[in-house]
Amino acid sequence: MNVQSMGSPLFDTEPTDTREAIMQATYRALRTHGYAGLTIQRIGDEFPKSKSLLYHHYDGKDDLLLEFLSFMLERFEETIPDREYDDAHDHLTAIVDHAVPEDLDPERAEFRAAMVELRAQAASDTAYREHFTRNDRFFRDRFATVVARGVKEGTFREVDPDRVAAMVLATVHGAMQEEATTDGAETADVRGELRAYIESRLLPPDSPSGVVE
Amino acid sequence: MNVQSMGSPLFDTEPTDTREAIMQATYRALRTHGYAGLTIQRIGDEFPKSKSLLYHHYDGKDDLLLEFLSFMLERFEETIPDREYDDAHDHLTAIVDHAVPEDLDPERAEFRAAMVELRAQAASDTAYREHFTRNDRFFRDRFATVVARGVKEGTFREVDPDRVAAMVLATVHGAMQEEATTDGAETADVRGELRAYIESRLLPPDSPSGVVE
DNA sequence: TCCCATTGACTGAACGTTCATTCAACCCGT
DNA sequence: ACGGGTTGAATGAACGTTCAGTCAATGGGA
Repeated sequence: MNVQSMGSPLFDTEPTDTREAIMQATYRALRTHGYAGLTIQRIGDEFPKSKSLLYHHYDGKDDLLLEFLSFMLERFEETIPDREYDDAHDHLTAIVDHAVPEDLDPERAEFRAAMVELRAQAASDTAYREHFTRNDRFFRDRFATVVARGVKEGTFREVDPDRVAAMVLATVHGAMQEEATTDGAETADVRGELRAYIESRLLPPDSPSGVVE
Repeated sequence: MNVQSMGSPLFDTEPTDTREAIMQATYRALRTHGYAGLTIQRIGDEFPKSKSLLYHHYDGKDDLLLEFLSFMLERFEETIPDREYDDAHDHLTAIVDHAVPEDLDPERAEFRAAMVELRAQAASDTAYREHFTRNDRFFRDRFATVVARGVKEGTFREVDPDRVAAMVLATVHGAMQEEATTDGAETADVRGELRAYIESRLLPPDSPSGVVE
């Protein structure tokens, strides 16, 4: 055990300033009480200073929550695998394995549940909707780039990269939502079948997974 | 124009009793104000009788909302295509086209948005979670049955029906969530690629879509 | 047939609590 | 002694809920 005893590497690092401390407190309050129970009071309870201080740093609840959404989306986008991969198939598989993980540690599960709760607000809140529209485009573009590379280099067949990206993103979102909102989510099945989709739909007809000619 | 001037066939039919009228009012309040803004006051405003009456018919807000969830899930499950189909491929395609529709009328879009908002509550509410766990199982079983038939009759390859069902359900959920929470959802791409998945993964290697030998 | 006791649907006013927000005052490093 | 970070107390509005009471319909006993 170190300075911090067992906590999220994303959110239990000592905050550099008060605003970051408030973001972390908001996250804790969200995970503890859910979005419906997310009040200024509860956020105030989750960090050492007074709740009045929140109004010194933010215009109000809406302002605070909107910045919190940006804070969350930044961290969400950062986690995507993006190092150099030998070929597009490896890269795409890494993305799928990361987005539909084999065994999801509780901490990441909580983070993803928080994302699902936040996203649902976008159904009735225009500002939230704009954020998630941008976020989806970000991931779709990233996925499409990988697929396009695969097509160009001959790793993949001549598919439409945007269509494939939209499909993968939707499946990933669905898996995430199911995992966050049910007890019996068949995540392993989705991951397995998503891999099978890539092989049967993207890989050239003759190559049975990773064959070099 | 008829008795009812332009409204949801699901929710603007004249309610048979007060409890059903309350369910409809709750739906209207949810769509107007979002789940976060769903209060007893607002529900009361959406139907002609007094808000006190809500407490005569339900134990309280939680009780009312839980019954509303059942009410919504029943209607959600009813809509799945289930008439007799000539073969499993037709049936599965009908399901996909229904679940990821070509042009979604605003009324169904609202209903699906409501479902997305309700589902998100399951991330922090155990009772909601149980309902959605059951609901997912319902759809997964239905899908798996269709796939299993296709495998048995030779329409499909020897895939694992449960895995395929989990994949299709996740993709459908993702498409629904994206459509409800963003402005730029690429629903057409998802539908197209989901069809392509079925063809390249489920159909026998030689048959290029719907060939009878 | 009349009357009244009983019921269930329904109402308006009120309750105590919690909500987001404000503000005068205080602390403390410069 | 100045100014930004910080505080506790206070505010009115909105929340879910309660409750005494009205009203129309029902059903026996006289």
